[in-house]
Amino acid sequence: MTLLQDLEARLATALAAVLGGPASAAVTAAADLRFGDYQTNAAMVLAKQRKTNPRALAREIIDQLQLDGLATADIAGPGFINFRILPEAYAAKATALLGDVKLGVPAIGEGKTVVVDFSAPNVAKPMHVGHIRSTIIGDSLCRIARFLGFVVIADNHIGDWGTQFGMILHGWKTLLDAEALEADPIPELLRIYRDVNSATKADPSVLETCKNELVKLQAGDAENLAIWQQCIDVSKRGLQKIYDTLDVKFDHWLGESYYNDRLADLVDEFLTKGLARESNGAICIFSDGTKKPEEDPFMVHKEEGWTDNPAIIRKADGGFLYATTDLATLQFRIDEWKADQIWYVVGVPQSLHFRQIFEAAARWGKTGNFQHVAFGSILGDDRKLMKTRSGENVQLVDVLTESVERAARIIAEKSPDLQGEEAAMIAKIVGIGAVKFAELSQGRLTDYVFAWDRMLALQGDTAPYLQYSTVRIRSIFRKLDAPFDAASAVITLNQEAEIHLARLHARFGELLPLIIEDFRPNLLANYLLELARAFHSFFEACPVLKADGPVRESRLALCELTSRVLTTGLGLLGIQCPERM
RNA sequence: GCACCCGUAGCUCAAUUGGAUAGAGCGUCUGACUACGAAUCAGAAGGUUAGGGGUUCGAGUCCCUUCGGGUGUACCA
Repeated sequence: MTLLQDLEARLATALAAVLGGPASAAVTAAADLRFGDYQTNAAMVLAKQRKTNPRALAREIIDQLQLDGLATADIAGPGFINFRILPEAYAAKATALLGDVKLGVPAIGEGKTVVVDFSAPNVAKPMHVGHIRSTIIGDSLCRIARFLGFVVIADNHIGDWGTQFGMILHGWKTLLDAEALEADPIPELLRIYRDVNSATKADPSVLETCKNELVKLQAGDAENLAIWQQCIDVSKRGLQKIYDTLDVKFDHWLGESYYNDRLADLVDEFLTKGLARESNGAICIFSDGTKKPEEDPFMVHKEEGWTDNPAIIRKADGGFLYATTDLATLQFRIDEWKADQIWYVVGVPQSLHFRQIFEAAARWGKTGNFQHVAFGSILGDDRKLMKTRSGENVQLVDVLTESVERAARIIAEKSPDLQGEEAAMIAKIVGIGAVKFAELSQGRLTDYVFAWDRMLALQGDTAPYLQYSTVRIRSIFRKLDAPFDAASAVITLNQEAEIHLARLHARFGELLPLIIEDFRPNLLANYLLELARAFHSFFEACPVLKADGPVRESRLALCELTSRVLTTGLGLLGIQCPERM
């Protein structure tokens, strides 16, 4: 049980006594330490309902509170009840956490299966910086959900069946440089894609040719299928290299093509069940009229007024669309994988699409907790969304390479004793960590303009700062004569810096469930910065190796626990910690 | 037109979803390495939370409105 849960349980008991019936109220971590460690506004909320004096009610609640050995409580301001955790309680908590591999994190996901749909690049095109958010946020959410006990299925729903293959097939047949493809396939695929794309603009008949190639592919033409398969294979190998660099893993790579042979039946089912109907030759899902137009994803306001905004599941030419594959995918995940939840880590611009998909799924009888985990856009220097087609975008590989190189330069400057393989490995851990942390420490909905320096910073509120904290701790343990036995250590707290460390340790388990509620890994990032700052302050104020007896043992144990929380927390963000740096 | 996201220190961003005197980093300024690692620490300056109304004990957060940026809106994904 976390301290917060403990307080809530005791508060509920006190409330029941005061109100004469079952009642509960939320306790939150205090925003400011001057007001204690935790607070509740239960008295103010209840006083409003009962039209009584909030401070008097708070007094009654406190008189009923049994906080023996845990905390003290007092009234402040308009009727807050502030809790101050006793140092002995923090010490006991920290000591207990030393023996807990989960570090106090509750298994709130036990028995639930969640599919996380993230990254999902289009094949035959390199990933540019705009693709980084889904990949990194999605991976982190997978790790956090697993740590909370969820069964997590990480699925890379790659775009391997889109209209871009019309152009690529045409380019493959007319423009392909076999040697270039052999040497480095992805840039060559991108080159032919771009060349054909610009050719279609100059000459509309090229576009027709491309469409025909696509139709042949979708009809099962052997030659086109073989080319398509080759594209997929080289693309996947290229993508895998980036995922290896990023330390991102998927359980499945079920792309759009996987669902191809289910689409016709799906459309038929929607037609026979009356969920969709024909309109202008296309098969569409329309509004069912149960919502106000401004809240209805199938309605849109144009100059002439409110009008239909259907989700098209089959084009007039018989082709299938994004919405069709997404519905087939959702069905598969619910029926085959028994998913209770599906989290789609996809940018804000697609929010309308997901509102339509979720609504259509509900009418179809596919129930589950579906979440569009939307994130803001990465903008180019012109403050416009980065587009794949324009081609001037910074590629993801280049960002990662540059970050590792910058880290290597800093290592050479600050730790010249590190050499060769070891230095290169550390540069990779630090450089990649910096990029990931830059992304994860930000609120996911904010847009930002891509800038090298913000993404690759190595000082201040960055991953290297956190990694450096763990390195300093490990350095201490290397200096010990005998291995430190954390399992039998007892933590006692005297200095304010020690108490603050233990306070933050206790919060780790309270924080993680909060993160998954709203999909905000940045809360974890901020927490880790706070913990590292607290550690550095402690480290300046409290000698460890120079202390004696129980104080030394306690401080070593605090170091050990801090190291574990930092390493675990960074691990949940997908960031590793080096032994030295 | 309508819908969605956003606007917070010079810059880049937070703020546990309605809590108390809005916090970090970068940059600027003062200090601290013969020291358990200075990729660090201790401290200072920096704010009408885009503007204006409203709701209530209490608003960066909710409602209305104006301005500014981004995105979406029938056969791309």
